[in-house]
Amino acid sequence: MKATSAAALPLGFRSTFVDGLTPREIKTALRSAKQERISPRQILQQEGDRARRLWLLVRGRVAVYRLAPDGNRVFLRWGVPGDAFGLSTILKRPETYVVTIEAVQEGSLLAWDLASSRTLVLQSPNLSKALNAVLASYLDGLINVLGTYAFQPAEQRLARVLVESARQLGYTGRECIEIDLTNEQLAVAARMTVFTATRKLTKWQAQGIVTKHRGKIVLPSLSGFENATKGPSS
Amino acid sequence: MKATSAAALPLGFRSTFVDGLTPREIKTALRSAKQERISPRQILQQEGDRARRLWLLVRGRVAVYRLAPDGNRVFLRWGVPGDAFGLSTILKRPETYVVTIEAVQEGSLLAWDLASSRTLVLQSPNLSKALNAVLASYLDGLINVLGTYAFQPAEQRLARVLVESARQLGYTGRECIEIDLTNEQLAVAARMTVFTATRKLTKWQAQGIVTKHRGKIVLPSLSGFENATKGPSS
DNA sequence: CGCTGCCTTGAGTTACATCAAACGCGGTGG
DNA sequence: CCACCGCGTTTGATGTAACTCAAGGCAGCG
Repeated sequence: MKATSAAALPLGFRSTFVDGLTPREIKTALRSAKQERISPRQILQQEGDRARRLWLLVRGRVAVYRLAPDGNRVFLRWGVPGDAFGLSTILKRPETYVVTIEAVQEGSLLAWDLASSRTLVLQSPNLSKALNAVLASYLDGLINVLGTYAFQPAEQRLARVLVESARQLGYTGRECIEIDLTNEQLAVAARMTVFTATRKLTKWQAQGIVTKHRGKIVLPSLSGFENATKGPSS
Repeated sequence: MKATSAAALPLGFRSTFVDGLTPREIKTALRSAKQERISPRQILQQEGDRARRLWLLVRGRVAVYRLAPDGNRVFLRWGVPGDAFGLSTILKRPETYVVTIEAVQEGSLLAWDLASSRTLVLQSPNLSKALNAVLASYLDGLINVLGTYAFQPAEQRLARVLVESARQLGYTGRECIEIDLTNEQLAVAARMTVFTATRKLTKWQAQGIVTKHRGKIVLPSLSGFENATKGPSS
């Protein structure tokens, strides 16, 4: 829980939320933010809890999910640097968190407590619009997820998850993308058992469109992978 | 396409969107709105099309869905009086509709064209916040839907759809709720085939917790139904 | 009184989950 | 350098929920 007041954003930091504000507003906002380190498995917010703070992921990766009534975790999406969370603090209606967020990598975040975030809203007229943009993009993402998960068979879902994950979390060059995800993480995201995920991945490796490693998947060619999986059901 | 300028809202009209505005703002807004009748099967907006107008459902019922790549329709939710649509017109980013909406009952709506809706945004500072609230509630609803559809078996999904539909579309008294939906509509909403839906409904009727009619379902007791379906998996 | 949709029923099929068991990579410590 | 251990992964056997398809029932309407 190392917290500093001298907050600054890394160079080249991209964020739908921050981009909706003027440089002046950003400066003001940063002044009242607290920086904090996060570690894997750390729960950053729990659904149902009273919303305590607004925060922005600066570095690392988090998993956003919702707890089903049966205790199961319904994966919603990955959170990457630039994503804002705890937006409920700004809205009047639900003053409780609506999703649970857990860190999956080392990283850091910028946080505003309830008072600061309220002040922020008053000082920044654009914030409301920035919030709209973020909400809209979340909504769009969710609709897509729903569309994918609703009717698509497991194979398509997994393929989709891989592509999305590659876009968000992949690294190293434009082609030949590596993604640090275990089979189990993929399975959770694609809503299937590890076994099914393994079988599909094994098949794809045999086809030569992916390479498997322990806790890591490599796509030699993203476009090649998409073509191979989207088109034929073989 | 009968359109009048003398727009007014029915007495006791409830709407998350409108409620976020001041009476003065509402008055101004109504002045620039056009009223229009809608009929079943009429497509009110099509995803991908350039967003032409902002509108508010006044009377009737609409279905909100998204078209899957394979042409399948992924049902998202029902739209009831008070719901606002075409919100993309207000946001900068996606100026195209993100969902397809089709009328399923006779009704009417209030519409603002692009110019009017832009003017509206300038005149009503609260509109942006009202929009926040609407987006947030849509988001919450979607997350719930995803949670339900993700892991729950068909029976639970259908039960859920019935309860939600009863809340939104049901009529006649507090207990003994009637819902005008065909088996097929239920099946689409619960993401299953008509056959499966029929079987579950038949079973429930045998248990005495629902009564089936042609194009209509009757729940003698909503609470009774919920208890019978949520608890035991029998 | 027949027609048109909606609804029902059953038999066959399939994709996926479940479970049990074992493999092998990559650390750690001897 | 090797023995060990744990976790991520793999494989196969088995079960089952739900889809598909074919066929027939039945309500309401002209």
